[in-house]
Amino acid sequence: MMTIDEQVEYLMQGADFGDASIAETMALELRERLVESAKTGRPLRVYCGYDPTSTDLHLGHTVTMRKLRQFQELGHQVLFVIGSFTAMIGDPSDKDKLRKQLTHEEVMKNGRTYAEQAFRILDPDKTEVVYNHDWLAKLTFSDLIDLASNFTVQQFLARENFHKRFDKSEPIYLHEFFYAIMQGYDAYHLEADVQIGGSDQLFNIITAARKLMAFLGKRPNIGIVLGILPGTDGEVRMSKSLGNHIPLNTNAEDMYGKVMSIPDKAMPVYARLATQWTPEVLHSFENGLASNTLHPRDAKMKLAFGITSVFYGDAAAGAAQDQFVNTFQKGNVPDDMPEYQLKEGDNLIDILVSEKMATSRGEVRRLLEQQGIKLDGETVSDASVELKPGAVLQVGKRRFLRLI
RNA sequence: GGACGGUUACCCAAGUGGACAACGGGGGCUGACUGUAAAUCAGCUGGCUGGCGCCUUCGGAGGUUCGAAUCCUUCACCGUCCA
Repeated sequence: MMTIDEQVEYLMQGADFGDASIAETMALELRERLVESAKTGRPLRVYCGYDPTSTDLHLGHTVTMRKLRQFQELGHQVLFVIGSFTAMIGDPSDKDKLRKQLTHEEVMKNGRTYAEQAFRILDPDKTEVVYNHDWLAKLTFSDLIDLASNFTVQQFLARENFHKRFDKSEPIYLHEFFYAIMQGYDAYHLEADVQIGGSDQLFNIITAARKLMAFLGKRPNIGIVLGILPGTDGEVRMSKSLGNHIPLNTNAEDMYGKVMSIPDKAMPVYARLATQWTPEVLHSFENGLASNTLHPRDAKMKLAFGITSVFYGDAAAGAAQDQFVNTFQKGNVPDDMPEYQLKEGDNLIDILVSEKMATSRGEVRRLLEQQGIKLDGETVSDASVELKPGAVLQVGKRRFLRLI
């Protein structure tokens, strides 16, 4: 059992408020409430909302889920909120553009997928899945006026993303302001003790929610604002539309490999936000990197293993690791690869295109020029090479095809 | 309702009659090197073709012109300002 202070450290791991005094206040309040909970035996209610804007979850979505899981490990209750109402407005937080609004059907469908995938991480016994249209849809216009009267336009315009759009004379729709109010109302309605979110949620959680809860006569919730997980490019936030995401619906080999492809400099963030490591493990990892006693390659392998095992278990993660070492470190041919049944008159170009090893015949020609195609380990320079059953075709470093 | 601006390849973005398959950046791909699919460096990045070359693409449709991403008409969508 962790001490209260250890719990606070564990739960605040990966938090990023962008402001030391907020961080301190939140840690202090969290500590108080943990003490209280230990005394009374009442588990804390931990809220995190998800706007179901797509069906494919990726590693970036799981950062907050992992935090929720940590609370569960310490015995607390998770409120997994599907933003069935808020998603229809579209959260302006992480965009500097207006987001498209979804229909109720789309939202409900996506929401179910979210919850399903979330249970790969969360403990179902300590999780309540709720939909926020259940309460938000019932608010009246005068309720909204009351709630809105707590905020000034200036407060909203002080937010960087609104501020930028204002300066550039880009439109800021009135309803975009409601988003923060709705999220705050969620926290009030759910009587949340703690609210988790990404750093783009700082305003919604720390300002809007706390203010509204106080106004409505509730104790303001504690915000834990987590850093943003960058994508495989190591620069910008992970996002499917940017193509730098690591999807959850894949396989262990792919996930392991994708983590290996992140830049070295992104390793600490990934360790903090994407693993289930305890503070001690995390510290030794970070110290190892900083002091050069941990080899960057080994560090990344550790990281890839740690992340993959969360979703696929240790066994599959281990197998993925073996395969990676075999293929990329030793340069061997992997055991498992797609196969192709040779036919009379087949030629290299046709096969590569039809098997999707290349997108066009022109690309195959380019690959040939760039010495990117190998047959049984020998670089191929001529498209008319003889192909025999049993041979292995290789495109680049990672695409293989066995001819049978 | 009025005035003005925009829509270019996967993304951002330049190009305002010919040298444009279209500058540049990002991403992606390939190679070299390495410590890994990191970093760095180099090349490639619409399709077809062995190659000369041909075909399709700059929001849609029409037109002017020997020739259009570029000019005109019209439609659609996005935006700003005035009311």
